[in-house]
Amino acid sequence: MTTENKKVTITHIAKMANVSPSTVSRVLRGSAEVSEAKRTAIQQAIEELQYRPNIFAQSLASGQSMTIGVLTQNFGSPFYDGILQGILQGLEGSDYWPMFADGRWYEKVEKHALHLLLDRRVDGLIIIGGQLDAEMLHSILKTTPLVVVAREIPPIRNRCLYVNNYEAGYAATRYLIDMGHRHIAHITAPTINKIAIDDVEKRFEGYKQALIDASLPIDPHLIVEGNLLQQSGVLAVEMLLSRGRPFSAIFAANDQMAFGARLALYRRGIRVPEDVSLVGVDDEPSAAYIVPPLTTVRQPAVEMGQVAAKAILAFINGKTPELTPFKAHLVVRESVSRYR
Amino acid sequence: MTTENKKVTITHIAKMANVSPSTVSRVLRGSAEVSEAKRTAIQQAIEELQYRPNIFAQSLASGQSMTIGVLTQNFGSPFYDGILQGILQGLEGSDYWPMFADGRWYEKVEKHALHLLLDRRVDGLIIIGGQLDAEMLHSILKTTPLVVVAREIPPIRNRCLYVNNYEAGYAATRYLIDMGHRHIAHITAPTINKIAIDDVEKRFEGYKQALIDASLPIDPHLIVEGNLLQQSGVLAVEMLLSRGRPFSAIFAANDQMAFGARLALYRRGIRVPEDVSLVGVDDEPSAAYIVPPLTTVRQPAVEMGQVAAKAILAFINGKTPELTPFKAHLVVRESVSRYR
DNA sequence: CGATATTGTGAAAGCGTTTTCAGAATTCTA
DNA sequence: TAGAATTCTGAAAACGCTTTCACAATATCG
Repeated sequence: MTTENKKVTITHIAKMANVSPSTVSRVLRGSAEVSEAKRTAIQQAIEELQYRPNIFAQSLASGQSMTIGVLTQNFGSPFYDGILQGILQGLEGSDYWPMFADGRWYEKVEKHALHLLLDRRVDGLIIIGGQLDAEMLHSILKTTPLVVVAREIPPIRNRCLYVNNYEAGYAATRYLIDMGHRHIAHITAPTINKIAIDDVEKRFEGYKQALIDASLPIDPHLIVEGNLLQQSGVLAVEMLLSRGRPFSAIFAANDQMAFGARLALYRRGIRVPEDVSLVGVDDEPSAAYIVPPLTTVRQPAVEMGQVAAKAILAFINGKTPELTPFKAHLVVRESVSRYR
Repeated sequence: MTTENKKVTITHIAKMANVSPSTVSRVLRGSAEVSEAKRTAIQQAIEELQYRPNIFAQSLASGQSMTIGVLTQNFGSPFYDGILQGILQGLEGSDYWPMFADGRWYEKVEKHALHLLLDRRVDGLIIIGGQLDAEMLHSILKTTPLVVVAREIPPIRNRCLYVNNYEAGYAATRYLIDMGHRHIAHITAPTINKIAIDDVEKRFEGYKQALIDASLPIDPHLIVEGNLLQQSGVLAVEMLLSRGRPFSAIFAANDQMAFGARLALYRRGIRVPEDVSLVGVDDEPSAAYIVPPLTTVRQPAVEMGQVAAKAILAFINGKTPELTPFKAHLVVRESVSRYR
């Protein structure tokens, strides 16, 4: 498999097949009928010369990059990673290629990354989470098809793919209540500091509403803020414990914080689920493998990625797919026990 | 921030600044001196018209894509992910952009992905793991700078970035021996089925040598094969238990299998570390947060990624950086206890 | 102060495709 | 079977930049 195709151009193969470059281009892209004879001659020449079209020339001439920009916030978080995987799968078989950029949850970085992607003339854009405001997204939409994943932005809701986070929070809390728990702590994440977690806030609201519906008080002493990372789950539990308010269950706004919480409890000799029950959100891959396996609310990350990919392809082709919210559902494992 | 720059070309801004396109190009790339007056006029025009160069035209004309191809095997495995993160960081600030492809540990997929990357005319290539044979890599090297991460390929060792996996296996096993363990099980991964894990095999060898050096027998009944995923760790422990050979410690060839093992032990009511000690390899992010926190051999994934990025940039610039193997070192946490 | 370097600049020729346009060849229609 | 409709095909003009070349305009030297 030589790689010295460096210089083989469409003209070479045109000459070799005794046709014009236009014709070669036609069989390459299947953009018009070409007689059987010439077609095979061309294909043979391509084979023989190991011809590979120059993508830049193609893009320049056609105005298409055959590329989908994917703007994520956290390469490396299991949840975002699932989405990425789904996108990869969804794009497979299409002629489009994903191009990733990482906004790292910093608005400035995110904007910069977005521009790089746009400079790269992506044919479509998938934005995962982030903080770009609706207005900006709307203006992008004028020139570039767009799908937003894991975030709900009212003005362009028909371009958004998300789970109902309110229901997620509600379901988790409700389950704990049904299991007899009355003092349920919650680890949330700040919503002020621009870390733009509407998702997390929705879960928080679900938590509160579930309590209200069960005529249970919302006790501020049982609510702590983390930052979505494991370590903050550890800290959150320390904090909870230091406040001295008794609780028999913890609902963490994501699995990573739940993992941290679980470790902190272990350190204090508090057993899960015998002493304290624990519920997370996301159903990360490792949730099923911690000890005890974590009961959590599943966000169908991979599926969302797949759907996002299919959707952006559809938009690019001028279609208008219906984007329906995903259902989050409780995955019952072993980190919750009935309160006695 | 309008995005209707669609049509602003270098010619427009040349006209606006009363210069020729050549001159604009010169200030754009800083490829030659331009008088102060024209320079500022040009910059102003760029600003005003919100000009963004067309990357395809640039690449076509210059022959450079300003892109680094990154071929990974497993988007989503924490270890590979760390490397990716490192690459992202290492590339930051350079004008190069990474382009990812996933070989999924299938030789066919990997080859295909490689070709797509090469078609994309990447200026450099970082290959993480994989099974491409030395010959093929060697031929790529003729046209494209290359760095291989997390894999040691003798004929092009000066292009490889890896940790000494033999030492990793040795260190883990030795530690267990030093802690008084005499019956140490090992969960490895198949090396036959083309899943090309020389790394894992090296760890296995380290394990064996450590036993030999301590005059301990190598007991085939204490060796099981997994596939590097959590679930296989579960199965491995089941298998081990069913064989009835007593053991007081397990060395798993990677953290994910260690996690699975830990779960299986929990299911059987076997305590870690009181009854059985456990050691993994990788030091994945979650290793510090499982219960009990896992003692493991750290592979500096992020650092390797960073170095790989720096190295490929150096190669592109015609330099020849020295690539020295990384050290793996034991991270002692709480999953091992002294054997009584 | 004329000859020689140096610096800044524009014209124009690529880079390797796609695509429009028009004409040639073929097939169809009445 | 003449004319009309279809199919194929090639020439040539984009696409938006970079870069070579040559030539002014300056600066430098003996």
